[in-house]
Amino acid sequence: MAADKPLLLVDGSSYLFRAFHALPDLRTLDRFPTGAIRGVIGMLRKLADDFEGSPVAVVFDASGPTFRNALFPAYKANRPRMADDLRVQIQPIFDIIEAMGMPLLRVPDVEADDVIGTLAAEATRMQRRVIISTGDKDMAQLVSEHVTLVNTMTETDLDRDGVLAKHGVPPELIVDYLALMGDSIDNIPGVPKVGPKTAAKWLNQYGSLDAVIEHANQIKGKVGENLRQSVQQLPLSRQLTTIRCDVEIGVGITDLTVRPPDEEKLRAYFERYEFKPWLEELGVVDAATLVPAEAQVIANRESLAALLDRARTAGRLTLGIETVGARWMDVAPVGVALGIEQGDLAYVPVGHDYVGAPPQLTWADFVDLARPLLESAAIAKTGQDLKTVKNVLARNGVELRGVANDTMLESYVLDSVGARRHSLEDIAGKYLGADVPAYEAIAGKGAKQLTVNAIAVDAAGAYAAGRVDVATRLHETLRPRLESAGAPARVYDEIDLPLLSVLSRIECRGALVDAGLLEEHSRELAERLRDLTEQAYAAAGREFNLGSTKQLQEILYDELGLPVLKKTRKRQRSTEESVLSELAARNHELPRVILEHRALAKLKSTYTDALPLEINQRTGRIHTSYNQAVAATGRLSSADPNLQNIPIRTAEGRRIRQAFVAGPGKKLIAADYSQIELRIMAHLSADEGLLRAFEHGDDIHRATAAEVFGLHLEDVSDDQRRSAKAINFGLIYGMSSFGLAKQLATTRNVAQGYIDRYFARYPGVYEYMERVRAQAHAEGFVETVFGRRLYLPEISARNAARRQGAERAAINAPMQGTAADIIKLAMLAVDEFTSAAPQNAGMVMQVHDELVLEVNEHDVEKVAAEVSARMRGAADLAVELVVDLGVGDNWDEAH
DNA sequence: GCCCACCCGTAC
DNA sequence: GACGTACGGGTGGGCC
Repeated sequence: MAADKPLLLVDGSSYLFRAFHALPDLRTLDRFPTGAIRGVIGMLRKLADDFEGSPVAVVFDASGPTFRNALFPAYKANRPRMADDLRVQIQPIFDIIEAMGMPLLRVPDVEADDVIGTLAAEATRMQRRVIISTGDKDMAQLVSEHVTLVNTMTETDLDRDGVLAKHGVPPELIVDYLALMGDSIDNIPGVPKVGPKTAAKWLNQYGSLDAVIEHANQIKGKVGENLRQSVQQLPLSRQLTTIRCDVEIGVGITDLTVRPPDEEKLRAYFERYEFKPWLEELGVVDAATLVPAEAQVIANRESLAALLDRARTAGRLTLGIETVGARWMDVAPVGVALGIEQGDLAYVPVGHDYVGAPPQLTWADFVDLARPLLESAAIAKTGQDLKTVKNVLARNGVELRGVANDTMLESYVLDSVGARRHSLEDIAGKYLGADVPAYEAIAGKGAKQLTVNAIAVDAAGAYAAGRVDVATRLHETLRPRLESAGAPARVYDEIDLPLLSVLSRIECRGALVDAGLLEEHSRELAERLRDLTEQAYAAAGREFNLGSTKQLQEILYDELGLPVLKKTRKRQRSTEESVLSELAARNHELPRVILEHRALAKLKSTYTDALPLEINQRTGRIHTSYNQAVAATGRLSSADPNLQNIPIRTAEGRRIRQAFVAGPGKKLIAADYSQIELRIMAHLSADEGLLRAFEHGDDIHRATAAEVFGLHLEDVSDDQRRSAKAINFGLIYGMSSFGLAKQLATTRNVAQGYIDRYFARYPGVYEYMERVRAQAHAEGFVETVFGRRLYLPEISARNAARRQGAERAAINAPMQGTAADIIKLAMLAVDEFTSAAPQNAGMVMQVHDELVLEVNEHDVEKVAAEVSARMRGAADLAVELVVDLGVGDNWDEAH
């Protein structure tokens, strides 16, 4: 250690707060706050540069009380609780300082100031120069001919003359000066009305605090009186502001050598916290410019076996499958991309069949060798959308186990709305700044686009392996983000990831649908639609396309001259149902006919015509896809086909449910949560009235009506109950009086009256709504009971409509999202039960608050009881969960 | 022929 | 503009 280099002492704590408050609200893409980290570390990097070769101590306050609290219990008692956003940045700062190789000191029972004072005193005894980097004026008391202060944020130095110039007193009087002024932040009492000017004036006049106290009687006016009142207190204040230079810290200057930085760790931290320029200094190439992956093409059993051996040793595997075919149920595998770690990539072609394609292993060869690994729970599988991978493998004779990391779900749980979609392309762009290989680049686009089996093995291999490589790297950045403070890793680990496999089983099982029934229904609808079309032409006075809103607008509003009751989003004259209903009520024939036509045409096109086409030829069943990473609130969605919007409200619509049937010797069980979102509202709001109503097992809409209309339960009319139901739903959706008025076909004033009375009767609900709104504004997100978050970027939008939209979403999301969490947990519990004997019972559908199972008729009672119990036990809320359950030969009957 | 915006309507 | 979350069918217009 070069003795001529000054000792550098850094007051980390003073910079921590200043950096946090001074810098803009910097955040990573997953919204982890980084302003304080960047500020403190940036400052340290500069100091490390400026004082290269110097011994260094970076000193922070330890947690817990210090000797000053023992002297004066009220010391620092006025400090507000540290902001969460700051607190979570502290450990990362310590970690990075450690990785930079800088000695970090935190000494219990004393403050950072005392540690610095003690080290400065030691250096002074050794005639060594000391630089103290701090933003705190209290440190001025340490300045001497050996000790200088630097403020690294403002880039100012302070020596003895500087202290005198800045504060008007020399360093040795700083303690007295501080004692006179007091410090409201640290709760140190001083003399009221005495600030820096007065304190310096007195000290210069009398020479010291003791002398000031001695001459207290000579000082006139209100301040003089204040001084005399404070005399008792001043010695304690001086003691509190005096930095101790003799504390036991366990290290000496010789221990303060800077070690070489751990670049590996620094790289990981800088990546995690997205400090791009610093990463570049470490020689990290921006992800976007990385060379495309080089994949080993595997064409014989020996090389495949060798690769699989390495995966077995590593205990992990990233995988992706290239296929041809539209839906996962009828795709054929063309190649498998495998990755063991970054850059260690392989492609196993099994179905490239263009003219001149090289020799390849068959799918059977691949399965023969890879099955043990793929089916081993001990080998951790990583990938993008592993449910589809699992489905494709299942469809082709392999049961994927050891599903460990799904980048799509990691991204979704981190922030369900931050990425446009959670496709590999989008999340790689967002989190790695990388472009993933584009399929168009190897296959062309448009009608001439090639399917992957027709693409050169090398090109397809580089493409597929490149995606696997991106997934590996994505997981490495997403997983730490999930684990960082506040991130709901448990939602991912305990809900969404395990659910992936459950959903795969549901999709593979499929739902049995009676195509004959639907086709017959279609024929009947076609006939009735023909009739209605004729009637419509007669009423309109000419023929037109009843499915065309544009043509209908012309007829209704231009030709028949009906009143325009509503415009669409794009200022077109609306022809939606509520408008046509009102026109029909005013005795207009055409709207009435159109309404009936619309209802039937909808059923025919969306359901009775479309669903039979979705039945898989091989299984005779419909295999929907549940998307786990679409809905902002945590709900599932269903597509290809959507089985979550099968009609139920009208008798005609329910005929479609009758086509969802149980197989021979089986029954369907339909089990749905009763009023789950309102129960969650009762739980979240802890409103006494609402809790009591659920405890009594009241009809909740009737109970609401009784409260709002001031009646006994038995005196509530059907109409009043209907209004109350609209209010209850409106609450869940963050309604306005306008919306409720529209729903109830009443005036805005009447609707507002209902809302006012509701909130008067259920004040807990009102307070809850306000609380959620406030949290959304303060934090930018809301969360479910289980910690799933929904970020609301538009909560502070300038545009009032957007902002109010975000507020409504904020109100709705905790309830809708908690309901989604609960039924997901129920699905895990039910699957755990049914998986023991899948031939006896299994889930076939989920519709947000309902599970449908297909069950051996002999097992119905046992399974029903178990399903109901597991659904009820999925969560422990302040109100019980109630499950309604029905059994039947078809879905309609099971309700 | 393909894609997309728009309107509308189904579910919870 | 006005009540949250989805998916998808038909129309009609633009693009290749």
